[in-house]
Amino acid sequence: MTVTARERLLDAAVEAFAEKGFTATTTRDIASRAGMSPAAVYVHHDSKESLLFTVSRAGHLAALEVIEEAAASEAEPTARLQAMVREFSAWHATNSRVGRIVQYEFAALTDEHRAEIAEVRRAIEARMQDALRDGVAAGVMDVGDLPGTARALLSLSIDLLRWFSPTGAQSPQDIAALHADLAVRMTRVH
Amino acid sequence: MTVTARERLLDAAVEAFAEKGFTATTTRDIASRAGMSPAAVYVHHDSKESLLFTVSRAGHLAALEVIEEAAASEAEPTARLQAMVREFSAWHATNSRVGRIVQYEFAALTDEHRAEIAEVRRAIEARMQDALRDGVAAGVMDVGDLPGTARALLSLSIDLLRWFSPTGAQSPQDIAALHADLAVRMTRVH
DNA sequence: GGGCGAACTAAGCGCTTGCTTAGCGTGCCC
DNA sequence: GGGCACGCTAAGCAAGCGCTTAGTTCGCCC
Repeated sequence: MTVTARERLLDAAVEAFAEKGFTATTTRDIASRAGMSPAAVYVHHDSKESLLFTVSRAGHLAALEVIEEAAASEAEPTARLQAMVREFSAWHATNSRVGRIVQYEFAALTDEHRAEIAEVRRAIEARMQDALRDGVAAGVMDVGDLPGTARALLSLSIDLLRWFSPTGAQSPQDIAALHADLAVRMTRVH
Repeated sequence: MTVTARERLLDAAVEAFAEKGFTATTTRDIASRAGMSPAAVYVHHDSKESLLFTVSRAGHLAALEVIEEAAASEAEPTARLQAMVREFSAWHATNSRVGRIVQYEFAALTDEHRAEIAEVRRAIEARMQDALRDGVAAGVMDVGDLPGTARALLSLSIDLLRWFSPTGAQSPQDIAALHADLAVRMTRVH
C-alpha cells in the first residue's frame, strides 16, 4: 500500500479545487478523479469542506515551515530577508495548485476552521515583521511602515498565484530571484 | 426614474458576487437583493454570466482609466510612477467589492468574454511598463527586470483586495501612500 | 375607454447538488 | 470453513440550481 485511498482523494481534491474553485467542484468530480464512486469520498472524509480544510491546513503549515526554515538559514538580516522572500515565492510558484487553494478558498471554510487557519497566517506575517525589525535594529535596513512593508513583501509571493503558469517562460527560480531583489530594494538604506 | 431596474440588479450582483463569489451566488439571491422576483433578472439581463461580464468589463475599464489619468497627470517619471501606483491602489481599496470581482472572478467568464477582458489587462500592464521605461531612459530609475517589476507593482495594488477591509484601521489613502513609496524604493538609483 | 406594450411575477421544468442507505465482495482470524 | 470487519458501490433522497413559460398589472396613447 503505497498511496492510500484517503490520500488519492486528497490529491484529486487539490486538482479539482485548484482548477475550478471550491464551490464549482462537485464531490462526484473529486471521486471520479480518484477513480472511485461518489460515495467512496464519505468513507474516508467527513464532507467536502473537511477535504478543503485538510488541504488548506497542510498547505498553510508547509508555507509557514518554508519561511521559518529560510529565516533560520541566514544570520545576516539582509541575506535572511532575501532567503525568506526567495523561498516563499519559490514555494508558491512550485506548489501553485495548493497555493491557490490556500489563498483563494479561505472564505469557503467553516468559521471554526477559518479561525484555526487564521492563526497560521498571523504567524507567517509575524515572521516577516521580525525579519524587518532585525534589519532595522542592526542598522542595515530602512523601513517606513514596518507592518505595511511586511505585508507588501508577502503580497509579491502570493499574487504570483494569480498569473503564474508552470508552462510559462519564467521558472519559479526566476520569479523568486526577482522578488528577493525587490525585497532588498524596498528595505535598503538609501 | 433615478435608478433603473437594470442598474439595481447590477448593484445587487456586485454585492452578492463580492460577498460569496460568482459560483456560490444564486440568481434568486441577486433578485431578492434587488427587491424583485427571480424571473425579473432575465427581463433585464441575458444570464448570470452576462451580469458578471457587465460588472467585470466596467470595473476593468475604470481601473485602466484611473491608471491612464494618473500617468497623464505628471511629467517627471518618478512622480508619474508614484501617482500611478498611488491611484491604482487607492482605486482598489475604495472599490474593493468591484475589485474583487474584477480580479478573482476572471476565470468564471466565458471564453469570448475572458478574451475581451484580457486585452484591458494587457493595456494596464503595458502602461506600467511604459512608465518604468521612461524613468530608465531619463536616467532617474534603475530597474533590473522591467516586465517583472511592472507586474510586482501591480501585485501590490491587487493583492490588497485579499486582506483590505473598509472598516479596518488603514484608509485607502494610507495604503496608497505606502505603495507609492515602495514603488520609488523599488526603482530608484542606488 | 379600449387597446397595447413594457415591467414584473407565480409556478415550475429538468437537472445537479451534497450526502445517505442498504448491500456486496474479499481477505483475515479462529 | 464459518463469521465478520472493512472498503467500496448502486441507487436514490431532499434540496436547490439556472432559466422559462404563461399570465397579470398598469400606465400611456388615440
